[in-house]
Amino acid sequence: MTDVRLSESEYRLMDVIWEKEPISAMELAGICLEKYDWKKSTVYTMLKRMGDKGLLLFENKMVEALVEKEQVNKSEGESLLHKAYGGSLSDFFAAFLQDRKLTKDEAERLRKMIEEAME
Amino acid sequence: MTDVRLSESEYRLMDVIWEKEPISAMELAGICLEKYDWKKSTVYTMLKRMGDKGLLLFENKMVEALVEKEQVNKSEGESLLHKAYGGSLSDFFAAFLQDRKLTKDEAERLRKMIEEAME
DNA sequence: AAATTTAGTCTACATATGTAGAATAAAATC
DNA sequence: GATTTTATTCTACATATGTAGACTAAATTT
Repeated sequence: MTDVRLSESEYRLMDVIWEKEPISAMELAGICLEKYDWKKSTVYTMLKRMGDKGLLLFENKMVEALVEKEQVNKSEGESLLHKAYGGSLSDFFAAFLQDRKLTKDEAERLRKMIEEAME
Repeated sequence: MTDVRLSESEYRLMDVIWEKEPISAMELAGICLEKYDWKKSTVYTMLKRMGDKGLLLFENKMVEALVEKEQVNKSEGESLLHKAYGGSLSDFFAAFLQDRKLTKDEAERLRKMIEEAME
């Protein structure tokens, strides 16, 4: 499953699933009621639709994800990187570092990552 | 105008506008026909809707943006950063540096940016 | 000013998303 | 096995998005 894009609500639902899976549909509905104030039939409708799309498996009362959170995040990130910054990672990063302060630790961590990403 | 989110098509249209503004509606329609194969009425419909939303101004045959590209990119990026990485810039960056190689120049540029972003 | 061309609006329709009440099915309890 | 409770599906409706043909208004050319 490449290039998975979720709507806002879909992401929210998946987020609970990713955290708790395997989880029963009912428990999921309970959490969503608490967390987002979604009625149970709303959750079931979403489960149905998202199951049809192959995003998750709802079977035998249990729900589990069929797409990884990392995968979805990556898709969205890469899409933004290309669409908004022409694929230039440094332009992309620059936009985030703009008017943002880093602690020494963060800066250190980033430096290390850059080091490792160099060929 | 904070937290502007555009749909895929809206972004594409804005992208042309950002590049060419001020631009006449007709020229815009021409470019969109070329570039995206959108019929002219499609473009006009979008101009109407997006004007209503305050994303652009379509007046006296001319179109101009009312939201900055940087602003929109930033909104989308920040939203992703928070939603997907809990606001942690280094987790966020890590996800992109993962399985990606940087050239010396890019690495250098990033290093400089980090330097400057340190308090 | 009639005819033609060009620009812009209106109406329309399909699909997606967000949301949920009502109805039904399945399970648990009496 | 009848009744109550719980779980699941069905139907429904609003708004958003994607798309464009048909129509009308405005401008330009005879």
